[in-house]
Amino acid sequence: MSESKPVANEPNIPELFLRPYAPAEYEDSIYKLWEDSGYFNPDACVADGIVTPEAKTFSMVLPPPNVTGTLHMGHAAMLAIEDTLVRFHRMHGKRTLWIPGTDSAAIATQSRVEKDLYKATKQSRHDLGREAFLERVQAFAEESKNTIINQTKKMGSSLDWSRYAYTLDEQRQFAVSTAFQRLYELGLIVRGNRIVNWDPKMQTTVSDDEIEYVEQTDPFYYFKYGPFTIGTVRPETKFGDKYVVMHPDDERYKEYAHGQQIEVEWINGPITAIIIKDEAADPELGSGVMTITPWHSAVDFEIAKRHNLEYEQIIDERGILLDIAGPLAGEHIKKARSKVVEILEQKGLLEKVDEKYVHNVATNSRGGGIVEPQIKEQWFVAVDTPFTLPHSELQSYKSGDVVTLKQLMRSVVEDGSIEIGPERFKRIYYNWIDKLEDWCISRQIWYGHRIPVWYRRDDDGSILETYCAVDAPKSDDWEQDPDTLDTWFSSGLWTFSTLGWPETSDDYTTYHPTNVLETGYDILFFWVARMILMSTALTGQVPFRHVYLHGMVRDEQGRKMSKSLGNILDPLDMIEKYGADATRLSVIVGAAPGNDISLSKDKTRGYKHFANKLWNITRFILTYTEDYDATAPVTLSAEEMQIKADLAKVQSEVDAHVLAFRLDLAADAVYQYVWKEFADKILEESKPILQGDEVALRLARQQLLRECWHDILIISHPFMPYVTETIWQHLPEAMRSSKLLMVAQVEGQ
RNA sequence: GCGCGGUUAGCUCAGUUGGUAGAGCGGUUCGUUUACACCGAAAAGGUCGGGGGUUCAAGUCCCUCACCGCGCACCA
Repeated sequence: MSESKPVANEPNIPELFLRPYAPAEYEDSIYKLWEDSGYFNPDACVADGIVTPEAKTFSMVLPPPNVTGTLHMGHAAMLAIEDTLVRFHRMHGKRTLWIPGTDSAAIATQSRVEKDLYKATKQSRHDLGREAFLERVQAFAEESKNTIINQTKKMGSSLDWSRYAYTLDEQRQFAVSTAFQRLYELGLIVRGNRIVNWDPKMQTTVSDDEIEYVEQTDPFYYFKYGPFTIGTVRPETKFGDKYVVMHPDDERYKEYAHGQQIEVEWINGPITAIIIKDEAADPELGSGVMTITPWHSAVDFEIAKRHNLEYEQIIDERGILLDIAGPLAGEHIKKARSKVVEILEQKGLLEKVDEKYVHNVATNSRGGGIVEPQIKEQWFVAVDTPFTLPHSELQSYKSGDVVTLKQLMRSVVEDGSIEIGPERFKRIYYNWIDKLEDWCISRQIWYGHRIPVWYRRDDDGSILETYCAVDAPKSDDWEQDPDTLDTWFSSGLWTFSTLGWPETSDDYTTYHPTNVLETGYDILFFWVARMILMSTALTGQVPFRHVYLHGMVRDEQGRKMSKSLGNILDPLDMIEKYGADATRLSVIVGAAPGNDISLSKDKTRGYKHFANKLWNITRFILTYTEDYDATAPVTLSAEEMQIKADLAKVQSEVDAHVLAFRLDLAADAVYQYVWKEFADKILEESKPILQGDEVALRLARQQLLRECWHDILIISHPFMPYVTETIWQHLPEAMRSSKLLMVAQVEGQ
């Protein structure tokens, strides 16, 4: 940096204000100043008398990002909103706690390491063995965690790092095992043979919520099946089909009776088919007749259960046809399809083909393959099973009441114990609960929370005894369940597992329930609902009082940001170029609650200019008030009193917006006032007075501007913490009401 | 199929209980180098998706249609 030239008549003000605001020069050291002060931790604020020990609390958990992830614009929006809320409440006299953490993201992290492993050594995790592989994943997670943590800090996030939690650290493991054991003892975690979503690629089950339907075009085949015609896109599953189903009221098939047997020619020769009358068959659809494959279809499974039918596995866990396929056994289903069609065609059983049939296929949204339903023995959380609520501080149910998890989840929102905003998400939440089925929580991956259940087996392998506890049983003839838990199981405990539960710690007593849960609407079901489930059942408290859902960050044309579109904005680039404050504002202003937000570089650049505006206003005020004499008696004019009153009004508007979670309106109100009112009008109109000869008038105006500026910095700080704090640190002592702007308290609260 | 959003200035979006439309960015003209060219001033730009209704009064409430987007379910 070249030395700045002394400017003629330039008053003696800090040199940095003579240059434009350069965020990159100050942000890291300002963050360090905050962090070193210890005031991200409310205990330190109490110890130093910034807030009283009896002050109200404001607590929030950070939705923990994946430990191996990197910061994207969605995170940036989340951090901007949450940090603004936290700083606001910290400056309003609350004992304010925002808890950081990271998530193990079991499936994602494991598959990443598996890929790396295969690339480097051509080995699979099975070649390496469970323990060695887990060590590798652990090391990878440990190594990459600092990336996301440092990037989180870049945004200015005032998180209490002394309370940092990781979903797989010892304390959280203990909480997870305890939670599992308690739910097991309440009869809410059960093991059962049910139809589940099986991902043949990742070799694990996934929950219903993790399924993503993808549109696909395939041929649709019509086959002769005895006297009937059946349609299917999946001929390769049809080997075992011996039940033919039609609606009981379908006039066309009156002559066939339920249970009647008929001989039909099929893929591997003649079989005896059985007529089933069931209302699941839609007479409007195709011929109104279908055959069923209960092992690989949830709907068919239900029909089979209703009529007590036999069912058989056709496809194995890797997508290979089993012996039932006869000559095609051992084929992968992908290749088998055309062969089955060929066989049936040669037999003259192929009636016609619609080449372009558009339908949805279920895929694993966690980057997996096409999901194949399978019947498997798995662990489930039973959402419709009544149980006795052991402990309750809830409004609608008392300790000892008999309830179901579904009822609990619904009641706390219905009775207003939890507010969900924007309002429309309440309906979406209820809708989800109504359709909710038992939650499959066991996964066949290795990285994650091991299920705390042990079995003692007979010589033939059948289970003699099952043991569920936090610690392993003493004797060594027990064998632990090999599966791990769904990531969202541990995430569901997050509001209280981060506060020391199952111990009744001070933190838990003080900060639970948390005040606000802020997150994207895309994880309302995955996470928000699961936290409500876990918290009400296990602690008898709601996890939070208010849910605030924000939208997705999109590009300037409203498209999703994706690599293939090349429209990704990297928050770290934005921070470097425009500053963290500008990045924060650009994801807050214009983002109405629950609505997606469009982002462009131009917008961010605009808010960089705003940061610079604050900078230059400071220069102006320091320049023109350098000779201000604080001891001289001052009388403000009526006009000046009005300016102060107007500012107070702006402040209360901003406060009201923040409390109503309209940060977009709050931030914009600050912007409008500072630029259009304070800079363009008040400062401009002050120039003649400040440059004039009337000493009394000048003194009054100087005092007015200094007082206003003090208040404006306080109001602006939650939105633009870096530039305001940097300015604050270079103001004369007399203009500051505390050493750190971050903990300056709003007056009159 | 069920449900939910959206459609307001060239672009991105606000508009809280109904009272004659706002911001940012962009564009136009002019000015300013003594806080800031990361500046200021001025003006331009909208029959608030179409149609109907309620009302003294509708962007706002009701009905209806169209288009865009999303969620859930179904998918023989």
